[in-house]
Amino acid sequence: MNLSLADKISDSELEVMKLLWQAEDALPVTEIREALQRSRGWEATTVKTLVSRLVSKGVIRQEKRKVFYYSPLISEQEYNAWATDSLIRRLYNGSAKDLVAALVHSEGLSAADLDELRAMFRVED
Amino acid sequence: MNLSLADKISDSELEVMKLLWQAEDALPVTEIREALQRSRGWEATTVKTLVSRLVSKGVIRQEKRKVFYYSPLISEQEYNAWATDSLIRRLYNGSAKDLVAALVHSEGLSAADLDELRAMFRVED
DNA sequence: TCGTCCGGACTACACGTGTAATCTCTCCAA
DNA sequence: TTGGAGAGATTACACGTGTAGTCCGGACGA
Repeated sequence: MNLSLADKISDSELEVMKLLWQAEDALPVTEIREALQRSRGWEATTVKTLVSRLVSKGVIRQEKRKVFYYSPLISEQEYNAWATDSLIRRLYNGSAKDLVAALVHSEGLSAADLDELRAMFRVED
Repeated sequence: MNLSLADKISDSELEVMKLLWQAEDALPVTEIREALQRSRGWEATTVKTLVSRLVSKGVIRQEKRKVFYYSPLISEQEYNAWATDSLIRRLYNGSAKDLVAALVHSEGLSAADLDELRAMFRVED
């Protein structure tokens, strides 16, 4: 929804977002850096660059305490919905149904998944 | 599946692919150019660049007649499946079910869509 | 035959992205 | 008090992408 979403989040930047989304509170860059250094092997400055770019894009907020703390301005659900919709427009002519149909006809879904989805469809109206 | 898919197809390149996918036969660059000039306002050389890049990426084939003719080396279904799977890995932790669940809980699907999907689920196994 | 137009190859150039180094300033510990 | 460590800003640099211009050689019409 947010217009700021026009500024896409890149793959590397998304790693930062995921961290912030799963944190309940704002995080100092130190924590972001440590996590991504462990999980991705990124240098401190690399992480700083990603964080700065996210701030420029307006998708995270910088809060001054002793040191800067960062928190998301868009939720994971919002972003996922937007990105999924982009894919649907790009590849499936805007038809979400076509996407689901393609999934059902591929190996993407296990029998258990199908069961759960059937249950979901029964519940939703 | 194809390893060549590691080379992603960009947005502009996808326009070319869509043309080739819907053509039954190989197309000369002239036709590709005319279509995209109309639909997108692209210059002839822009179209040529896109076509060349797709050839380098190994996703379309160049066939020499009087003039070069181009045809896809991967199908739309293959590409869509790959791209969709990438999204699922990137955003939904690899769970196609989660994607469908997100769609069902959003406004992405109309009541009619839901009906059709229910029918699909009943038929599939 | 000669100029023109077109196909094809090569070149261009700015912007985003992945990945980082360096510089500067401040604060803390010795 | 002074030197080092870490935070933040600035700069770097190669590669992909969007979008195109230029150059060359051959075919075709006047």
